[in-house]
Amino acid sequence: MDLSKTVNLPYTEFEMKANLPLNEPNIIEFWKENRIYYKALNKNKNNNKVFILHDGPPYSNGKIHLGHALNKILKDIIVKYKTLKGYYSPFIPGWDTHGLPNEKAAIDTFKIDRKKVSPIYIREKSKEIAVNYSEIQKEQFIRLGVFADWENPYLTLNPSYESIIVKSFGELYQNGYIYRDLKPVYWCYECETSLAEAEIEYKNKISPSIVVAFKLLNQEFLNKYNLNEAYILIWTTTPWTLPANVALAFKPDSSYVIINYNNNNYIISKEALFNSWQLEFIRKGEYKILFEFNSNELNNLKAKHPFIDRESILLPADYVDISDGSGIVHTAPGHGLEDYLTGKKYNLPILSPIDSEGKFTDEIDFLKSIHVNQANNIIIDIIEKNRLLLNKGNYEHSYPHCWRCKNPVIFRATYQWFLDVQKMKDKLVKEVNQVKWYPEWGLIRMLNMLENRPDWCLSRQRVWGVPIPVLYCNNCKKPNVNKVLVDHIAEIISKEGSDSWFKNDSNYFKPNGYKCMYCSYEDFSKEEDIFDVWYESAVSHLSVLYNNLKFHPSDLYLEGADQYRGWFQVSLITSVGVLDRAPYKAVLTHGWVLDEFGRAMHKSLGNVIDPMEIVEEYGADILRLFFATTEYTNDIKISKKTLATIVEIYKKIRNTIRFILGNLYDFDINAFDLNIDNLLLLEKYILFRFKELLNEIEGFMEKFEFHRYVNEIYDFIVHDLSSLYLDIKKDVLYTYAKDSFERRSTQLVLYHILKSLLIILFPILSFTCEQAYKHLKYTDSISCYLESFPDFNNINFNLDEINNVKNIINLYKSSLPIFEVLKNQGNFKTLNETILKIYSNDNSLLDYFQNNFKLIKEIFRVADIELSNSYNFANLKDKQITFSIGDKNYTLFIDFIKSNYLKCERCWNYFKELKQIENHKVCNRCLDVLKNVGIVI
RNA sequence: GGGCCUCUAGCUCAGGUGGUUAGAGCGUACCCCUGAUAAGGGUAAGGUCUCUGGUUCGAGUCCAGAGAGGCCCA
Repeated sequence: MDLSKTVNLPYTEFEMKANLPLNEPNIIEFWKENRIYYKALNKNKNNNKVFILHDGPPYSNGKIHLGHALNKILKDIIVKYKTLKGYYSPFIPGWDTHGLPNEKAAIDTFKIDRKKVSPIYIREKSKEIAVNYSEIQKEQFIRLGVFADWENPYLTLNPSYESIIVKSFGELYQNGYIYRDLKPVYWCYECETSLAEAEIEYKNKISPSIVVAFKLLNQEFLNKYNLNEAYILIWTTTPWTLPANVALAFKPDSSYVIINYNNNNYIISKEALFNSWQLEFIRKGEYKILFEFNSNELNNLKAKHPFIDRESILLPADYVDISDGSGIVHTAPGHGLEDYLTGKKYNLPILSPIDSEGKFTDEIDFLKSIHVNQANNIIIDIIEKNRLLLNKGNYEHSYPHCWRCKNPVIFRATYQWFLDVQKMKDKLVKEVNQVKWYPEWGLIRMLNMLENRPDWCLSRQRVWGVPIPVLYCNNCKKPNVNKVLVDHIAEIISKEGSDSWFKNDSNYFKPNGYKCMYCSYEDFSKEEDIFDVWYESAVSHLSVLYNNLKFHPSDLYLEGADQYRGWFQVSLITSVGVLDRAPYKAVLTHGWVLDEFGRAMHKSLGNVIDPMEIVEEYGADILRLFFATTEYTNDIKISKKTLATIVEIYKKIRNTIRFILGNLYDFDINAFDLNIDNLLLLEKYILFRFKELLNEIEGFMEKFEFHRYVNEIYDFIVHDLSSLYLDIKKDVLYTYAKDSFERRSTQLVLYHILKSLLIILFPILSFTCEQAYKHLKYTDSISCYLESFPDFNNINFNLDEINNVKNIINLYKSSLPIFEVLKNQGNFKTLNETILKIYSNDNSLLDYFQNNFKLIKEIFRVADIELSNSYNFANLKDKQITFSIGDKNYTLFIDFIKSNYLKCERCWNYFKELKQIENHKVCNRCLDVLKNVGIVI
């Protein structure tokens, strides 16, 4: 007789080796074929619980990187959790498709000469690229296990979406937030377009650096200080902006000086004497201070422009830094934002004699058609010839560059459409304060950013985008914007797409019988500018939430922390502008994925890791588990080493699942009902622990603390299950009669815990849980995702019983080091061949142990236990432990001695006596089992 | 230059309102098991909490400064 054949060893087809890269695609196929995402939605549709996470659209001009993967996986975890909790939680993915990067890509890829082909052709090719990449990204997200309405994503190029873009402009206009104005904007003369702040990169650049003298014209001021003449000094690194100079700005109410050097009098701030700017004679102190005066005396004085017959006015400005340069700032309202604001305040002319290619217009005749870069030297020469140049040199500084073509940009005043952010600032602040920010510092960051937010230039001079819906009267030239007109245009675009604007004549877009709102003329020209792409993604809440889902505001926005300035902010602005409220109730941000040294990933550094490489090597579940174990609100460092750790954690989880599955191979759920009162102590204990676990992890998930969620579950798996409960219960599972009460109740508990584990881990390890779920019997659903999040709250426990088990487990844990020492001395090898000896001089404590004899024996898995109140301290000095019952502490001694018991050949436990069966010796219990199954008569 | 953030064992994370020898897991070393087996169990060694200064009887935990890194902006 082979006794090992009479033992109930685990069996399952759920393999130990995961082989995720190979198996995951099959599971994806299963989800797709069975429409699991949609089934779960349907299931919760009438639950009256809704949770909407609104997806921010990634830009569709490349494959996904780890940042995209992190973002979508985090979103997926939340949506899956909410769905399992019974929420109706549709997740509509989106893509940002218009804009310069794709237009550039089209021009490069298809070698397009912008001046020779029609806008329609460029748009067609841009669309090809955008759609292609959105499809690629979609497949990649699906491969990561992300559940979403992949059949109906929102693309900003969809006509229905475009019409919302157009329509919202009309609504903002009607609400008084839109204006048109000449304004300096970042301008790229290579791309011939204005750029949003988001399209600017700062890089170091070497610029010419000159100090220029403006001759003071006010005789009264000169007389006061007994001077014949004096010059105001300014320092600039952009000589080409001097033709547009109309003012000189000084810091109000500050100390300024008149100094004399080489028989000339110069006016600068007092501070300027002590900083190391360009002038050598100042650095060397070769000047004489003639007078010191309050800068307010400069107010409204006039100076002569260094090479144009024009006066420049002296004005106060708070932003002037008295310790920077001369402390007096050359002001050209057409070429700088602060200059512009000063210009507006004092009604100065806004000069902008530069065309779209960066060349001077005929406003300045000697510079006509000359590019700003060439103009610098010409201007410097003229100033030098006029003997007004005090210094010329080079200066390296951080300077704005175009994010696409990497060329330096300029400030240039042009007519643009603006969204008046200043006007709604109070409302924005109010709304921001009502949003729940995760992490909390998001609130402060958002408020700080809003404070400095300038008005939003909405217009772009490009073709790949949505047209700004304005018609210009061909008679009075005034722009026509109103609700009737805009809604009409939106209607056309919703049917024909924005291509229509580029294909059709201007008058195609006016409603029947429409006349100019100013002069009643009936012939119009189209606006040629398109919307900033940020505007397009900024109205996603109007299209996806308000229009389609009929649910606004959303419960959550979740993006990288860079979006405080980006999508969070622009969405807030359009939402307040149109609907007077924020588009989100809560905002959650994540950090960036960095390399193992904590550096950002850059192509130039060669440290970029492709998420799909990780998926192909380890599997998507590994990447998901990795992200779920990080504190993602900070930046995340990723490396092979870290992934190896994750693989180990994964294996442990998988093996535990597999072991439980294996022990359920003959489980019969109908054996009896789960009635807590019927169960044995350890079964109650493990269920109690699981209930505790559920309560804890739900708290973590509500706060989006996935790493604590996973760690807590993993802790349970390692400590409570694998090393304790499962290890102890092997004896029952393997050697007890199949239908014994002990074995069946253990199986029942294992069944419920496993099923629950698969559900609570599903949001993280979707593939593995789904696969394991298929091996679980007695389930009602075809997918783990169609289950409900487990709830043990209606199970009540006798806390005295539970605490009792806890006490004994603590006794066991603190006894193990003593056992380990004895084992290493060679006295014995395993616990079950030893006798546990407990010494205490407290008889009530010994009674306590006597009453828990069975439990102690089960947990310790020893052959026997001996309790004693007499002992020799000398023999036990290293065997003292502290034992607690409640808050009462006892000191006692623990010893293990090798028993002379005999090993049962079937269950491998040790007994005082065994029975002989055929050629084997077995214990009484095993004998009963063998008789029961008829092996022994 | 400004706003915001991060810095605890080799790695990933815990460490309410400041208070005994700073906790886990993974990894490492060693041991046991061979009926979870390219598994399972156990024990141990690893941090003075980035640095400096301060407040305090007492600080990883509060304050100030520095360093390294990240995002956003000028």
